[in-house]
Amino acid sequence: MQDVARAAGVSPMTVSNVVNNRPHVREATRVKVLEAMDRLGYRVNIAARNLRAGRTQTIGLAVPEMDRPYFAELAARIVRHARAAGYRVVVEQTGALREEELDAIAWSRNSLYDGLILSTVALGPDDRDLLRVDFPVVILGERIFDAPVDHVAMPNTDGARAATAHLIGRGCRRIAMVTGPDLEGTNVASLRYAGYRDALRAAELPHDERLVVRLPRLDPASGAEAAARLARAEPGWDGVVAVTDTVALGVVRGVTDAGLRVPGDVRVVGFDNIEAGRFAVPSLTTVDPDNDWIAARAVGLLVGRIRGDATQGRPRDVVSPFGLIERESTGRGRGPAV
Amino acid sequence: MQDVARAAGVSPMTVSNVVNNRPHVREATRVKVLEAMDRLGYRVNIAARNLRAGRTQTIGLAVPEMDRPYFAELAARIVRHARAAGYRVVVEQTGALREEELDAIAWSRNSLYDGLILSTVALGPDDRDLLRVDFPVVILGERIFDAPVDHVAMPNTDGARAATAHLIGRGCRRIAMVTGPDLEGTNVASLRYAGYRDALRAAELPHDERLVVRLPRLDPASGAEAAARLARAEPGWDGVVAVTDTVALGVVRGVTDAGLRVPGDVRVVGFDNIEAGRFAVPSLTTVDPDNDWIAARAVGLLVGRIRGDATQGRPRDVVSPFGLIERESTGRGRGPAV
DNA sequence: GTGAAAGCGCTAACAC
DNA sequence: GTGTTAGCGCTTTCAC
Repeated sequence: MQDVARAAGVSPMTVSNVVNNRPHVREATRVKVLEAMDRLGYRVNIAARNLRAGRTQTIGLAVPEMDRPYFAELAARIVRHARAAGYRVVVEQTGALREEELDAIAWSRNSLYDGLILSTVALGPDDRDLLRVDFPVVILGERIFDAPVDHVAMPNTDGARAATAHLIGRGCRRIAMVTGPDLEGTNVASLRYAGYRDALRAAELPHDERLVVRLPRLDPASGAEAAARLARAEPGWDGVVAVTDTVALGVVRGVTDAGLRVPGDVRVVGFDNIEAGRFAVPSLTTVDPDNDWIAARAVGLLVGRIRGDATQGRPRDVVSPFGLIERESTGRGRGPAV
Repeated sequence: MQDVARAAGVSPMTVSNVVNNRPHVREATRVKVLEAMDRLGYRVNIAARNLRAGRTQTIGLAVPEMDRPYFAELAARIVRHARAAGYRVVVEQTGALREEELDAIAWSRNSLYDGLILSTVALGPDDRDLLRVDFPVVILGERIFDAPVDHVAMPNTDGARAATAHLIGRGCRRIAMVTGPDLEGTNVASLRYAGYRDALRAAELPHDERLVVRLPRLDPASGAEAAARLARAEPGWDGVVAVTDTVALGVVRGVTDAGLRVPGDVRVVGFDNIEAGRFAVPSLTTVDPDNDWIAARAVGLLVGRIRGDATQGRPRDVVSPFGLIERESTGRGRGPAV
């Protein structure tokens, strides 16, 4: 900038004014400066500007794995909403590791972002003290009760209850739940599992441990394996509630591999409403947690904290509305086109 | 840092030495400083460090849309390789807009990143002069010939040729190509289309314009529509080469909706080898462009430029090796499990 | 309408 | 082993 100023015969301050489109710069001066900038191939140094300004107009988004369709789609929505609010978004991957999720918070406070949206899967209530930071943070995903930060929660239990009830309404009586590893803590797997049990209880259906499959990883391969295991060991099963759509699509695959039909023999319902489920064969019935609502709300809360005082005001805890989207995977028994 | 220094009764320099784990700091001093840091809740200001250092140990990755599975999976791989090389990755979305792709370059030069991996879809040979920057950039995707930056290209034409030849080998004679809008420029759609035509020519099959569908957007919905249109207008078609797996999955859906079977009536082959294709029903035959090779190479080239001189050395132009992964969608006529 | 001075928080280079 | 000096590139403040 010094160089440009010298080349244009003005002060650095004037160059700064031109760069930032500030008024009160004479047209002739502006032109001179722009020419000099062009000639020297000048670019503002954002790092310096950030240092000076103390903010970056950038928000960080930390997700467990950005190649999981749910997070990829959510990230895209968050980018859209944040951009509308005048913020850039920077996406980072935590690998679903507790250490890295905490790291994301620590790093964010290092003045690179004005705030952080953290999609937790590995943090639990025990970590609530570590979230006691005076930096704008919004937690996405499960609720960590009493944590001093804003939360946007998914309707995990209610949604899973509705999904299970839907299967029961379709006539299923031996409904399996394919879920995550940890059913004790407060996490997506356990909360959705709770909804599943609620619905069974409400319908006075017995709970059968053998129908609960705990997957170490929530991916299609694991879902397919779960279906294979169920097909081998539980011949009478007629429905599956999968903890996520990604897992559900794997389950459908596994059911098919076992020589059974979806929904003819086994009905399958997922959770998340990812795009792939809409176009799968059969298309996937799913709980739609209103991801756009979630993205909008997360950005809204974070930007509010950034603009106001980070620590001021009690933490908000909101849950998105949900709907059940009925598609072929729980349909009237018509399987994939004969 | 000043505050910490004062609280610990040392100079800022010593604090800096402690923060950066530098040797030659007496243990007692180190402890004193760490205590002061803890007491004051001190965090390094990375913005300041970056300004001072002139580099950020961060590379930017600009993709058209991060919710397209291909890019999401590629981003995850790039993150992994970059981390192994000691760099953080920041992902941004360009929306597949020419302006935003150019913006990504412009922004990157603003000292936020040490280098940029740009996945282009909207830039063409005409933009080559705009890429003439003395900043480490690696272009991913189609080749922009003569551009003065490193390229990691996909085996677009060769892969599509192999995919088409595979269908021909399976007995298909009226093979449709479902591709992108622009078949004139140098882009994924046109290059893969060229491979399709090559294979038809080599097999002495006629080229039929009516079998070429140009989609405005490369998503499953468009793929499904394309299949519907083909089913309506071209009853004799027996194969589809889809420009991407995402489109191919939509095509499979559309074929099924039209009351036809995959692969019984129509065989479908995609391109990209995304995870969803492996678990789809039927599973998707696809061209595997070795995405891990691409990610590793892109990171490798970029880091090389960053560590060496950005402009030094002729631009490298590499093409990943590919393979054809044969799955059910082009199988022996056995459709989805009966 | 333009400029001079000062400082954001950090660290390389050198002095002690 | 620790401190001093200086400056990365920008912008806020206030003077002209």
